[in-house]
Parts: sequence; C-alpha cells; structure tokens
Amino acid sequence: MTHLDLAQSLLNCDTVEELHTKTTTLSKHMGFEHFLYAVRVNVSLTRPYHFLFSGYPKEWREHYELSGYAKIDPTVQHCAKAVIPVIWDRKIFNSRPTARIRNEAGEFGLVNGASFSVHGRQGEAAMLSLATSRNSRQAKQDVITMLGTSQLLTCYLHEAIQRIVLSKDSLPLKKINLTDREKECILWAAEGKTGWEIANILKLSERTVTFHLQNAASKMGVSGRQHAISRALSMGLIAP
Amino acid sequence: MTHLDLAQSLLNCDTVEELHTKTTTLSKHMGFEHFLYAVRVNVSLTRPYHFLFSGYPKEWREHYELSGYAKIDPTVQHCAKAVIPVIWDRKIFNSRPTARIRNEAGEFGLVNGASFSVHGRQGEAAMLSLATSRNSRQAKQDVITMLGTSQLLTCYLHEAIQRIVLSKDSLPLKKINLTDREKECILWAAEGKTGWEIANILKLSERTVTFHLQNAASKMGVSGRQHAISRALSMGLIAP
DNA sequence: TTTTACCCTGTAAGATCTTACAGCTAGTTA
DNA sequence: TAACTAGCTGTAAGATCTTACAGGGTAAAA
Repeated sequence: MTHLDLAQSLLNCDTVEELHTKTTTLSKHMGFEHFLYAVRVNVSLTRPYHFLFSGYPKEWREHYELSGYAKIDPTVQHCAKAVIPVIWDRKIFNSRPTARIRNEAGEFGLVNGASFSVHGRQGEAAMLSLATSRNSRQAKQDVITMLGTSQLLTCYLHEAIQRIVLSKDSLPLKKINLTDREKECILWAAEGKTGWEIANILKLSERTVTFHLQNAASKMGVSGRQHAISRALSMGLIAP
Repeated sequence: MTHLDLAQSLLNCDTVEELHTKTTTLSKHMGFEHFLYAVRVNVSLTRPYHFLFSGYPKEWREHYELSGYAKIDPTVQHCAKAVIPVIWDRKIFNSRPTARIRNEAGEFGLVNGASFSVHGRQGEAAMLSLATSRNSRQAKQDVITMLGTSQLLTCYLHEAIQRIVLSKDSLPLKKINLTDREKECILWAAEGKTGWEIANILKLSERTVTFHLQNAASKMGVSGRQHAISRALSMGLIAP
C-alpha cells in the first residue's frame, strides 16, 4: 500500500465524514497528529466562500478564530501567494505577534509542521497544514522527509474536497452550464469588445449578443455585463 | 542533500540556462531522462502567453508541435482541469489518436512517466511532465514512488520560472502596480456596481471613480471598464 | 407529441460609460 | 525647491449598455 494508493482512496470517499476519517488516518501514517485544510472560493470577490476541514484541536481553532489570527498568520499569507510549501520555522514566525501564534499553537500540540498551497482551476485557493506535537530534531527532519508526500496529499485532498463539497448543488461551485454562445460572448466582452463588435466577430446581430450575455448573467445570478464577466472569470467558466 | 535542498536550489537560479541545467540534473537524480515544463498565462484571454521549458528531445517537440498534439494530448487536458498528477498509462491514452501520441513519444525515449499540474495565484496554469525511456515494471513503480517528490519539484520549478521568467519586465506578469484606490474601484466594478454606486461606497465623487478606473486601465494597457476588470482578475491584481 | 434546450432577432427609452476638456491638494523624493 | 506620485473633482457630448416589450426557428429528449 503506497501513499499514492492512500491518497487515491481519498477520491473514493462519498461523504465529508468519510473523507475526514481517511485524512486523519493518512496524516497519522505520515507522522502528523493534526491537519487543517481550508479553501476560499471566489463566488463573490467581496464575499468569498470559505470551507474549513479541520483535524485541529477545537479549542485552538476557536481561539485562532476569535483572535483573528488568519489575518496575520504567515503560513496563510505564504500560501495565498506562493505555490511552494512553507515549513514552520522561527524565521517564518519572526515578528512579535506571529511568534505568539506559533507559541500558542504549540500549547495545543501544533509544534512542528508545514503548510502546503494548492490553487484550483476555478480560482479556488486552498491550503493544508500538517502538524505534529513532537519537538525533536528528528521531528523537524521528518517534516522535510515527508514534504513530497505531503504536497501530494494536499493535491489529492483538494481534488476530493472539490468533488464532494464544492461541486454540490447549492454550493459555490455548483455546476453552471453556460452554452458555447454565452461563453463566446462573455469571452469577447471580457476582451473589451462592445456589443456591436462582438456581433461582428460572431456574425450575429447586436441584439443577440445582448441576449446571450443576459442569459449568462442570469444563470450566474448576477446583474450586468461587468458582473457577469468577473463572475465567469473568477469561477473559471470561460477558461481557454 | 535532500530533494528539498535540490528543489530549493532552483529558487537560487538567476538565469533560464542555469535553471535548465539544475532541472535536468534534478530530473536525472529522480530517474527521469526527460522533462517538459509548460505554462500558460492569461495576459489576454484570446491570446494567452505560453512559455515552454523543454528537456525533451527537440525532434519530438517539433513533431508534436507540427501535429497539433497539444490539442488532444490527454495529459494536457488532465492538467488543465485537475490538480492531481496523471501517470502515463494505457487507460489515459485510450483513443486511437492519443494512443498514437504515446507510441510516437516512446520512440523518442518518452516511455513511462507522469504529468503534474500546478496553478498559480495569478491564474497561470502550468504543467510538468517527467519521462523515462525505461519500460520495465520497475520503471512504472519508480514513477509512483517518485510521485510526491515530482509534485514537489513541479511546485518549486513553477515558483522559479515565475521569478526568473514571468516577472521580468516586458514579460506577461511584469509587475503592474495598481494603487489601493484603483484596486478598490475595480473590485467594486467587478462586483457589478455602477460608477455612482462605487462613488457612494468609497465616499468619492463619481468622477473620481471614473478617473481611477481609467488610470488602472491605462496601466494595464487595456481600454474600457470591462477589459480592465477581466485583465485585473485574470492577472490576479485584485485578489482578496 | 410535448417538452426542453439552444439559438436568433427587433424596437425604444433611459441608465451608464467613455472621452475630451481642465484644475486642485498633499506628501515624498531628488 | 522642483519633480513626482497619489488622490481628488468638474462639465458635456456621444457611445454603449440595460431593460422592457415582443417574436421567430431547430434539434434532441421524454
């Protein structure tokens, strides 16, 4: 049974609970007592959707939340802009308030670990943190040794979450089917073309272009061309 | 010297050539004679920017290009929409034309391997393929064994490419500095607000909103509000 | 055969955006 | 001090988008 098989098995989960159990087992196998997966989906730019999948101590999560640590947590900031993992280290938590986060986390059994970043095609930004309470030199070394496997786990877990959670109806990535025409019209509108220009490009009447753009907008639950463009883009609906 | 150290060393490269040498060495260490990294950046949706970083045989690349294989290559399609790697396998190359790609690739020494996907914060979609000419059962197993390390390499390589290639002036991700106001205005415009509404939200005059949006557009080299919104979004300039 | 999905088009009033003109303040840097 | 950057504001004509009304077609699935 390779780690690949285990990771693959995440994709076979049907429920969030099952996925949680498997992820917990898998993390433990890899030497981490705790994990935390979080994803942000830009259904709306100003009100993004967040989903948390936690194998962290509940008390720590609550404290973290109440203290608004997410805003200054260097691992969160790192994962928001980079695609490489970050190993928990004194250099990372270097300021006064961030060092405090690290210390407090340690009290809850999150001593050593690393955070992994993964971005989806539909603009989702996700991260997975894996942590152990072990504080030895060996523990630090183990984190490094497992870096590859951990990164792989992150990818598979994200894929699984995407399938189980994010694709369900009434949830943010709920499948919105734009027709080809609608996509074409939005694409050209996004390229800055006017209705008249799009009509010429697609050999349609300007009225029809308007029509398709309206349909697309109403499918996505937005109003106006600009809103439709941004929603279609941030949800990856018209990706090349 | 762990694989991590090696991957880290990619980040220290200053030139594309240096990066190429290091990547070649690294791939070999991992048991792959060939690698191919490709990235697409949505500077424009209809005319995206492509960058290829090839450790593949030149002849194969040319043949692949001329034959337009990229359009039907199942590994490319997989990486475009998934975040998990795909191992080269008969099941993947299952149709007549795709099986042909696999066979032809084999003739150039690309027999077994896998393709890895990574998406960046700025909407770049990249993939790395690693291949070996070995055709044994052991070779297949080795691909699986190295899956984690390979995925990690993909992430580091992408980060390195981003720094060396994509961030340079005159290149697609060339740093465009939007001011906070400009970002705010674009953000709300992307949320479907009218100029008048944005003015109210930000406590500005409508004229000023127009002004900022125009400045943002001209900085990005586009014309019109819709174009500005799409460019800002697809280049990750106003990400939350 | 009915339903469903997709595609296409017209008119017209009013809202909104674009682009041209022109000018002000404040803070930082050279 | 001069030059630069960021921020802010006004007017007005013309282009473009929005939304209301209304209507037509094909093709596949139920």
